[in-house]
Amino acid sequence: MASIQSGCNRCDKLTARGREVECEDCGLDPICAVLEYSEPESGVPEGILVRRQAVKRGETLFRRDQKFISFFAVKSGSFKAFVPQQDELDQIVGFHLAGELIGTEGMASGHYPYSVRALENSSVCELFLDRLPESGKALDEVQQAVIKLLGQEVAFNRELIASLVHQSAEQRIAGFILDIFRRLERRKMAEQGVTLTMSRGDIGNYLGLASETVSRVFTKFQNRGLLKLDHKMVWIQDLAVLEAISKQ
Amino acid sequence: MASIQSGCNRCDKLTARGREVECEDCGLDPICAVLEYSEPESGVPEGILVRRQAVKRGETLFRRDQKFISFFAVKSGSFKAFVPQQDELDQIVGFHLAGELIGTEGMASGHYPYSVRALENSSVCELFLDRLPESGKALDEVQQAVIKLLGQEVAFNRELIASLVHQSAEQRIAGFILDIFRRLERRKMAEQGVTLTMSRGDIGNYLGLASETVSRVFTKFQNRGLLKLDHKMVWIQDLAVLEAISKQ
DNA sequence: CGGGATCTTGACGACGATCAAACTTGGTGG
DNA sequence: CCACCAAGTTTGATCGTCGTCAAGATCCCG
Repeated sequence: MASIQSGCNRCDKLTARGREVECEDCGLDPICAVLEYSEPESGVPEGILVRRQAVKRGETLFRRDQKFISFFAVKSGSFKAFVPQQDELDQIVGFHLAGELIGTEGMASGHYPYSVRALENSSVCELFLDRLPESGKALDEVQQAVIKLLGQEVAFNRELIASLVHQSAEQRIAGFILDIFRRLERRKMAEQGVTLTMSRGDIGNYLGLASETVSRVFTKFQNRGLLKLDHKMVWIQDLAVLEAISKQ
Repeated sequence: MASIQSGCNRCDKLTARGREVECEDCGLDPICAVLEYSEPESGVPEGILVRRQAVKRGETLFRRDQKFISFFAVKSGSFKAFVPQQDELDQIVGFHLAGELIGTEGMASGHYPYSVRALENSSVCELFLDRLPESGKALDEVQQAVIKLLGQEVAFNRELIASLVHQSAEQRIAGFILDIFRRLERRKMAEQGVTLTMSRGDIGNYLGLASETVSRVFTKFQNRGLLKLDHKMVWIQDLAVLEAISKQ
């Protein structure tokens, strides 16, 4: 639909290795469509939507409690969202993959509720909400979209709570792998295998497990022929059994 | 502000024992204010806001996947929200106390994402969104309010995930008691002690613990002089230590 | 190519689930 | 009003899962 593969004059020196998600598969696309960004020279003022900014591995996109002025879509790469803890290790609260939005939750309170850091060399599109009225487009539609997104987020988190709290390590990890796989598949970013760009420690932190446990379960799954592992690459070999495990 | 203690011609035969939350302490109050419900004979059409409906203990307010047409505020009593599981026990995803809203998450998807059942004889106010345009009031303001609420919900759930997943039984239970206490206090519904209207099993289900563990930790806390228990009543005796425990 | 971070695998122990039994509570009907 | 029964609560004993500590292997980045 709204393809921008040409006509983008930014970020030519993008060093990201990862494939880019197609605009039509991107979570920001509905809003881009409203803004009529399919036309390279639409009447929309400059600076509302900044496309394809490079973010290097380890770089911070924004920090918790920073003022919310924009939200992002992942064009390529991946990110982790985390709540910095004072005395402890950071608590990871989510991962953002290609095509997914980042930071919309900040719209509600006016501040980002978590920090976000790139897991690999990545790129993002950024939408500045404060300048949206200038576009002459309806803020109402964006609001509707945000309500929908927040609703989905709430639903997802409730599922997550429901499952995390009651599930064993194997169930959590099976569910995690399937979740990542499906999210990438949905954006047409999954070949046969997918790359888990986050560390075992990150996965464990997110799922409430020790990194050793993550490692152990990974090898156990591989030994049972459920998946094939090569460092950060994963190939699912028995989807049905993995689903059965994750659903307890 | 918008007090309705008189002029309400409904539910005189309300059997709820519980004290009612004051309108000024109710989560629906901002919306009631917009609707100018403070005036007994405002121009607002009948049937948009239905006040103080009795809900008997064990009665279901709405079921998961039912079409969203309205949301509720708890006027008195308490409710549990749960996702019915096919083969297993239901998964409890939250509790709703006096003054709190129920069902706003359904606004996003158009369907309630969970079922809600009364834990005791209770009463609710119900706001029908489909008839709101008739009121001539701005749907926009309600939308803003909903975005804010959903944002808070997301933030709360993320905190919950962050904590639940890594915390021990004692930490979870200390946090749970403090959460309930503060929520009731905020609505001016906490005397010295509060009533935990849900069963030990419900608490355990919600926190991902066996009911026996909940029971054990309760007695342990009592023996340490952190709180006093009398069946479902709880008096907090050492807030500081409970906080210290919950914060790990 | 080197060194620090990450990953894997093993041994051990603690926390909490499960099973089991006694006791209490609250709701129902005689 | 009391007896009864089902549901909920408490407490004990046992066992499995997973966190912790530790050592070695491997990888990745500069």
